[in-house]
Amino acid sequence: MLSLKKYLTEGLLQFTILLSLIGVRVDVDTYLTSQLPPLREIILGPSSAYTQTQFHNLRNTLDGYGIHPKSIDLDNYFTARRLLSQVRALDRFQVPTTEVNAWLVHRDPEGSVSGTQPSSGLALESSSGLQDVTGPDNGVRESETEQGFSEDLEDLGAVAPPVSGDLTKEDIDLIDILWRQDIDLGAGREVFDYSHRQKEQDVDKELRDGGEQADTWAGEGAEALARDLLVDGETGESFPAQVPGGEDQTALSLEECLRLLEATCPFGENAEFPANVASITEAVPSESEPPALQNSLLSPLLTGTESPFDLEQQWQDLMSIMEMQAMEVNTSASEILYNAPPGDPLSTNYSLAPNTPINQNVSLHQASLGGCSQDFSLFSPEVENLPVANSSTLLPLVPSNSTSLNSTFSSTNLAGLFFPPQLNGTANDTAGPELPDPLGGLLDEAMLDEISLMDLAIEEGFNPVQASQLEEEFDSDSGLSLDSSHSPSSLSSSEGSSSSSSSSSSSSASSSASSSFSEEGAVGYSSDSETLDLEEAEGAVGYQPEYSKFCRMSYQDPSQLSCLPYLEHVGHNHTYNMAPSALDSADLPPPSTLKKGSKEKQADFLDKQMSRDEHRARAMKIPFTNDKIINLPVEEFNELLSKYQLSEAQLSLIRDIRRRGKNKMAAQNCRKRKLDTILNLERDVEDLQRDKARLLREKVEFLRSLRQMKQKVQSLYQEVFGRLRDENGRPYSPSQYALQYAGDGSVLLIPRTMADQQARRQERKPKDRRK
DNA sequence: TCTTTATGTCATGAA
DNA sequence: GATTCATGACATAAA
Repeated sequence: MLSLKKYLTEGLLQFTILLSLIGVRVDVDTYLTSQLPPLREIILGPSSAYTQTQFHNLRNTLDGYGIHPKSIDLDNYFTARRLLSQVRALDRFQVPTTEVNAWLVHRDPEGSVSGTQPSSGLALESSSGLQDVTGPDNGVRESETEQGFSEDLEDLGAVAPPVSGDLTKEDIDLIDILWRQDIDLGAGREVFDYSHRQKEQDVDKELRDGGEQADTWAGEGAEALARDLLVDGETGESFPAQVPGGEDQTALSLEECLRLLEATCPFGENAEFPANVASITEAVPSESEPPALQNSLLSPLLTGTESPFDLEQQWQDLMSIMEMQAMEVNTSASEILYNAPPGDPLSTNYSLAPNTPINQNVSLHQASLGGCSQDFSLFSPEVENLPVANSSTLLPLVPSNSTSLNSTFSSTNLAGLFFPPQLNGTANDTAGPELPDPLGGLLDEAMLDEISLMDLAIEEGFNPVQASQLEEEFDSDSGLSLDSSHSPSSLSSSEGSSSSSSSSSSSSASSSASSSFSEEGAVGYSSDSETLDLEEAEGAVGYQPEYSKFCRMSYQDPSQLSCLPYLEHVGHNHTYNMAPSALDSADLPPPSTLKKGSKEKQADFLDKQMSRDEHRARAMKIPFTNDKIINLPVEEFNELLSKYQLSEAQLSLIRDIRRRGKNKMAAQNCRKRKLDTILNLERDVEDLQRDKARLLREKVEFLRSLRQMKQKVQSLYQEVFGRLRDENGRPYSPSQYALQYAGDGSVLLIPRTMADQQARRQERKPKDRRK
């Protein structure tokens, strides 16, 4: 529970920092360098995410084939690596983009760091300097690895294999893969470094413990993690056996630890590698110690937590990417992102389609945007497991989120991203080879204004739902899939309320009585004998479903709360009408209380859960439950009152309780309707906007085709007219004669004056008709 | 401490 | 006229 809370809060915090850094990525490097060390340390991990360009820079450096040569059996080494890469590639196949991106995010700083680039940002900014940097980068890296921890890193696979002059492309790709994995490994170490600096003293102790702690850690703290990772680890561990120095127990644990780091901390990267394996081993425990912390730091980024605040950043990034792509600007970033060489190890590495760079970038945002989907899939089983989940589950989780992301985020940002190009694309198409003359001549100003307004609307009023719908529209030209669940809001809209009734099973009462109330909550309430017992326990039976429906919109469905321990605390007092006895039998008290088990505590808790009216009723010794008071029909209610000898005060209280209870339900219904209305209006607006966009597109298409036809007619006209000859065999003068198309399809050659007159007549006819 | 959110309550009007 | 429902406005608790 606490870990979950931590996960959310700290994760969100980190995520926010990350996003903010993404937004200012251009200046981050200088900013960081100008910052005081502590702040820099804090930011460094997340900052790695912004340095996506650096990752590509690393790619480029690798492309230079400057991989450090080592005396290793390349064949065996590459074979093992190939298998490993294949396995990983398969994994990434299943997890199309998000996972890849997450790694990309982190790798960048790694490359810059590992490469000890003076200022990665500067190197990136200068397109020319990119390649220049690569050379030194590799050189530095080589020297570093050789001097410092080459041996240990070899065991970890962190050292690039030797490069023979005759390396095949495949080998190069493999090298790149290895290099990437090294980066991943390094990322973990860097993450550790960060934590290491934070907990220097503790780390010293751990340092002494070395591999032992790593083992214990693997066995205890992240046991599940390690187990899950073993699959990946087996592939990853096959190679160290062939690497000199490789396979003792410590090495294995290190591998596992590194893999864990890789899985858990894809992006936490710092510039410094641990000087030796021992430090790495230390690092692993340090990370393993607070698994919750890891989750809090990482999972929010992977799974995402919040979309609203990062939309702008993502939008900016996406726009920049699109600009780079569309405009083919040869900025350094664009080069890094897109100018992957033919044998780009990246694409081969991830076995991605040619459009991989785009996907990677997009997925980069997806990784940070996961929040969108997470919110929507908040109660999905995978996410439920998340808190408990070790880092190993994070990876499987990413794909699950990635799918949802594809439907949410990608639909949001990509829609907004591709929409302008879409329109522009049509315009550019006309301006392109197909139609030499610009579309501007074709489109009237109003048309252009409309289009530009659309662009602006989409850019400025960028709205995930909106954009997703737009994206749907672009995906399918129909653009009329109004019923498709394109947005979470739609899920929580009134249409979905009926299904939400089932989710109100948080309390046994609602689950049993939901049949009659599920549709409209209090409406249609009936005190069936079947539910009499339940009535005792039901409390606010009538309104519970309403509550669930209502809260469902705010993602606080009680049943889901039970599934999300970290949301337990969100629970409000919904036992307004519940009698104490009812509360006893009801399973409303959260599991935590039940676990405590002591009836006294339960009683206290129930006391606290009781509403004011319940307390009053108890104080006044009202002989029946508030639930009955509120929900019984008038006749039965009166009968009930007549059965007892009640004082005026009691009767007054009972009537007040009934009035308040009913009003409470009414208020809930009212609010629900309000929300539904708002959501429906929102959806209507979105639909209209989507229709407008579609109509605009169609208009552009029509205008373009019209212009094409006009051009064709004009060319035919000129061709025919040019072939006409008078009696003397001379061509007719275009200024004196003109061709006229007759209704029957024939073409007549008439004097220009006549043609003009007829044209005027024809122009008048429509006007007359209008009159 | 302030803001936001969710919920309860009261007053009022309509059916 | 009593009852119920709907809704705006306000209060309150929790985050």
